[in-house]
Amino acid sequence: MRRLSLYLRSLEELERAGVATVSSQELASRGGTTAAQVRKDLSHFGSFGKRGLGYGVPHLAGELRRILGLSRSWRVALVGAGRMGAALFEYPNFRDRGFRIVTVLDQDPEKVGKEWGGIVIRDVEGLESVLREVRAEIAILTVPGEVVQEVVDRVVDAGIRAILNFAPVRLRVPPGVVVNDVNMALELEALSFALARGARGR
Amino acid sequence: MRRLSLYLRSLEELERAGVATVSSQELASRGGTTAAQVRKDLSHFGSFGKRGLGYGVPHLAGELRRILGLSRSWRVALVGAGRMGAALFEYPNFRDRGFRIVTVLDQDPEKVGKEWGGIVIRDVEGLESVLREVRAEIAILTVPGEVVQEVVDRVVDAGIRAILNFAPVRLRVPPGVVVNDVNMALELEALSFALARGARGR
DNA sequence: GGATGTGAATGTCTTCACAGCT
DNA sequence: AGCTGTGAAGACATTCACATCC
Repeated sequence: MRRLSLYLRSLEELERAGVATVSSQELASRGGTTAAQVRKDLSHFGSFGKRGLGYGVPHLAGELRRILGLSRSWRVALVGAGRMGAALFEYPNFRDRGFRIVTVLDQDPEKVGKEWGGIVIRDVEGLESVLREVRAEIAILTVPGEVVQEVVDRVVDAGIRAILNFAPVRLRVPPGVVVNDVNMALELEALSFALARGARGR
Repeated sequence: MRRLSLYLRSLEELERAGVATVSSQELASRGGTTAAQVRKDLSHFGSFGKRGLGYGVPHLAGELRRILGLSRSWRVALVGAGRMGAALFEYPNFRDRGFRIVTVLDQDPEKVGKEWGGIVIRDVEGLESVLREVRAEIAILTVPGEVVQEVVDRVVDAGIRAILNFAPVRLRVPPGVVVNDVNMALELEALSFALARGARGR
């Protein structure tokens, strides 16, 4: 299902290029997979293509947006206004995909009150009320690992049910709350592993 | 094999706490998996435990570092000195794990020549010679998607065999070069998918 | 007794191959 | 003829269960 996102990206390119129809073969080569895989993936959610023809580009794009929940926009809270928070705040792909950062919070009194592109950084002290006030649905956490579990407990209390976590810590959340981890050190380690393996065996 | 990284993290905590020995059960609960899984994972690379006792914490940590290629340090080049590049440059977990950023490059003349923590930002113009000069082994790319393929071709020319890519673009590289993608928009979309799914079915 | 290491069983994901529309 | 949708086969990963050793 993360392949669906990749297919959608390809479809949007094709849409911009004005292409009307696309085959599973074409989507596969763009997405780095096989034609059979594309068809299986899509058929799991419905029957979107026409035999002998392929998939209608705008139609399939629409279906994928619906499936992925991207046909609407989401209200996102960013907790942690450090360097990583700043980078994510400016990340253009978020806004383009309907993820709107509606509030930024930090613990540092130096940062609280400052403005980022029209949004005032608020004190993490009042996290629960702020998150309710702005009706945030998703939280992005770029806070230090030592405090992230505490922040998680509080955003969950505030009604958040989806969390994108950048701290290299395993979070505990109640059932019904989804967590997604981005662990960049781990990604580098995967490269280190591949290089070390390549130098030794094979 | 990315579970190995998680085990190593747990082991380092235990090491700091002065724990001498650990069971697969304990490692499993910390890593969010099962005891059988831990044993299978480890046994794939060797026989590191003692029956009836468990695994020696320092010994297993050492073995994992060796397997993951973390018993040495790696020379990393950072291409793209934007906000994301700045965030990664300061990311403490990289240095702690032996990933040393030895050079930073950017295309913007405004940035070239500036210093980041003692490292002078260099012009991407001379990328090949700079990367050879500093003997970089891994490249982290935080450049715009429109130019990333060109940069990839050049870092590969310069002898780089491992790339961490932050652009939401599928890279083409010759065999023998490893690429790892970090796609943050995609991570948010996974949350959107889960929320949309939760609201509909189940 | 207690915990590992590992074949066997189970489950999940991917690929194959082809019937069935257009 | 061309390309989808899908059961069947195959590959891969996880879990079970137990013999083996400390």
